[in-house]
Amino acid sequence: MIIRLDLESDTPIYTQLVQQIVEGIASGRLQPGEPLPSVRTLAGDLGINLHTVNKAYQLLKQDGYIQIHRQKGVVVQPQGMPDLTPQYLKKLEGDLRPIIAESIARSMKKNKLIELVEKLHAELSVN
Amino acid sequence: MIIRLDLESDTPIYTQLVQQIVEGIASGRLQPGEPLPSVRTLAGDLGINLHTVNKAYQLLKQDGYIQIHRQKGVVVQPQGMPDLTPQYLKKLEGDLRPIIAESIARSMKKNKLIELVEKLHAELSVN
DNA sequence: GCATCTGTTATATTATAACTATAACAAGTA
DNA sequence: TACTTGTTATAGTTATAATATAACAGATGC
Repeated sequence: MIIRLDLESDTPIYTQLVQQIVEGIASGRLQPGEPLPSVRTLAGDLGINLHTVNKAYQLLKQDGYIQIHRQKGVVVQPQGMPDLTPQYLKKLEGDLRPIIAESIARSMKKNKLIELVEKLHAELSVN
Repeated sequence: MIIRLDLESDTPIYTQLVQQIVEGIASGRLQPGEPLPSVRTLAGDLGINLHTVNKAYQLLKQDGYIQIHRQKGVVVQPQGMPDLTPQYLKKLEGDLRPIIAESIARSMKKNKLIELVEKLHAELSVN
């Protein structure tokens, strides 16, 4: 899987890693049970520190996206992606609220916003 | 206008300020031309430093949401909120992408996501 | 057994961001 | 003149992000 980092971005590297791996899972490019590179390998390939990769993996593990076997390595959660927990839904609302508010303040029509969401959804989904 | 800060949040205070003022504008609770408290007054009311408020105001000014008159004070942009510039649309896409990707990875149905967006849109809009 | 690879832990350092604390300045108003 | 405005400057503290090394424990391959 190809990962591209923007080292100039104000989004932390480990966050970019988490986001792109989640994107990979959403799109199906990362299949359940599929192994991910070791922290050292990925860090080496990306030219970053192993701890930065480890932090991303820990967050992904914490949210149930991956499994980490002590000496086997890292694999995408084989069965059952994380659920729509109440905490997640609350977080989702909190993330969306300021974004939607800004679109309204800029006079963006609701249809236009919905269209954008649907376009991104199609881009990111399987198929 | 009532502003409530979460000092425990990992969202910076100045960002919370920006978001809530934009929400106020979106909802119509803050009307064009309406004056905002001085940096010292707002900082005092919220129990934070004047520079934190100033940073929020500078960001809002930079995006065209408010006007700052050197000695008159701060007012909500009297006419013409900021437009749907290409830069903003690009930023909007970048903000939405990881959020939508996560919802897909968690098997959230597209309809469910759209419904949530519409619900928030209704909550945040005027009327 | 031994080297090698895994994630993990520990420690230290650097750089930057966020926030606060004071102080002072320039310009307009009461 | 006194006061308020945003603005600028300087400094200090705290937390986060990222890096650099090193070492450890457990599993695998030869």
